[in-house]
Amino acid sequence: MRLSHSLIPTLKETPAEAQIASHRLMLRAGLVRQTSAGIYAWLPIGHRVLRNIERIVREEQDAAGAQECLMPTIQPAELWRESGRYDDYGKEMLRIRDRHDRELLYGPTNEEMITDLLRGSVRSYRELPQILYHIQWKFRDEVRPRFGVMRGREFLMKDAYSFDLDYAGAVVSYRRMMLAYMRTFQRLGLKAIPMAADSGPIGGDMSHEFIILAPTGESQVYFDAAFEEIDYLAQGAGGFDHANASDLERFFTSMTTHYAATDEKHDPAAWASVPAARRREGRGIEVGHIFYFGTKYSAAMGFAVAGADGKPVHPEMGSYGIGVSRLVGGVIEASHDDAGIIWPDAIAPFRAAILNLKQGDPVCDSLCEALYARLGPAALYDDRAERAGVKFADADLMGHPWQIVVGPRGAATGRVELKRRASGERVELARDDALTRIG
RNA sequence: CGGAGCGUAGCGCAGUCUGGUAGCGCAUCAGUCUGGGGGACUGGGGGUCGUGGGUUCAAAUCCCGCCGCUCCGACCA
Repeated sequence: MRLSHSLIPTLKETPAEAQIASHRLMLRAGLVRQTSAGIYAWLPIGHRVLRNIERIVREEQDAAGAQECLMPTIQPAELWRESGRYDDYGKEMLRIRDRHDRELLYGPTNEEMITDLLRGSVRSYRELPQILYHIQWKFRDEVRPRFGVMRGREFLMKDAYSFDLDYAGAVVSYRRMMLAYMRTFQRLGLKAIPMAADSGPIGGDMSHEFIILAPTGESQVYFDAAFEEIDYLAQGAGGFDHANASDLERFFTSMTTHYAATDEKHDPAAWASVPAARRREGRGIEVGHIFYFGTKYSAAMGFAVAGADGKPVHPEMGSYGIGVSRLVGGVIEASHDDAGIIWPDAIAPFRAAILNLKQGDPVCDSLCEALYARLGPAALYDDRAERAGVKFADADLMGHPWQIVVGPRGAATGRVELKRRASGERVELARDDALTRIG
């Protein structure tokens, strides 16, 4: 994209409402704009980041054997009456009436709907197990939205639902999703720690939340550094394969034996047994949550398949959520400095920015155009008639992993300066060497 | 849902107490000089002061209602 004709409204000053780093930076770097309390419009570069996170989430869900589908945002009240949650959910659920006075709601989650879909089509135990997921907007009418997209009312969530014939199968699905989550967070450049959790309004007795450390987190968390040392993406020996039951077993054991707890479940005695050098604690933000809840919905909603003996069986279910839009804020909380955002390569809106320090100078212009032609959509070309300082400041603010600085000094000999945002390291190189370096 | 506060130009704010017809910085537009970390100068444009009503010769300013937003607490992907 050419910055001169893009809707990337960066701000020098911070809007008054933003309290935390990620919110301030998302507004200042032009990623989002608030349209109502807890509801945001995603501007072009914010949207690119959202899509990049979505892509990684999708790849890992697919790799774990989950099937992508897409359910609507608007749901009929009737389904929620079947599960009994229509009344239980309370004011957080946005209730709507259509022109025929039929009761609808903007979905805060999809257990009822997915259960309804499967009960309409799945008849035999032979068709199980199955895991389905979608990435869809949700609405929860929070009393007090805050922290930008970290706690909005409308948010993008990946939610997956597993259906197994029996408990043993449900455990495998649960572990498989848990592994997919750890892989996903690692690819996003985050250290997420799984912590045993209460299952909350969804019900059930096996549940973990995934927490990343950030000073603005909602709760105090404690964990063993062992979690940070595991490479969830490793292949072969020591790695974990979704399809291998003993790998999943070994993976799950390591996830549940090392100490990890939020403050409400914190056990000082157990904590004391963790070697001091391995103790990690701080504020944590929840970026994912997984639940096993057995036959709660399949039983309440009359979903049964024929078992091997011909008798009806209610499938065992689990649900698995990742806050995709919240992760944009979460990544920024975990990766920024005084100058702005520092995007991990995997989700950066642009791999590189091309900074033309002397727009209108034929040599600089043609060198920039050549670079832009080679990099294409991976690059943001700052072709504005702005001074160098403005371009440096905006590039740092937006956090592109690489900056290619083209100024009259080097351009005469075809040389550019390449800056790595994360380290601040700069080197001067020939144009093509810079392109090679960026990869 | 309890408590507190704010709404004046795109953003950040002053002006409100003590009524007299709206101002500052940044941004923006034109021009000149500049040119490697948010530059300087000159000259412009942009606001029914959230909204409805009331008081008054006169309301951003005083009074009442409503709407929106924010912060603290309890609650949440």
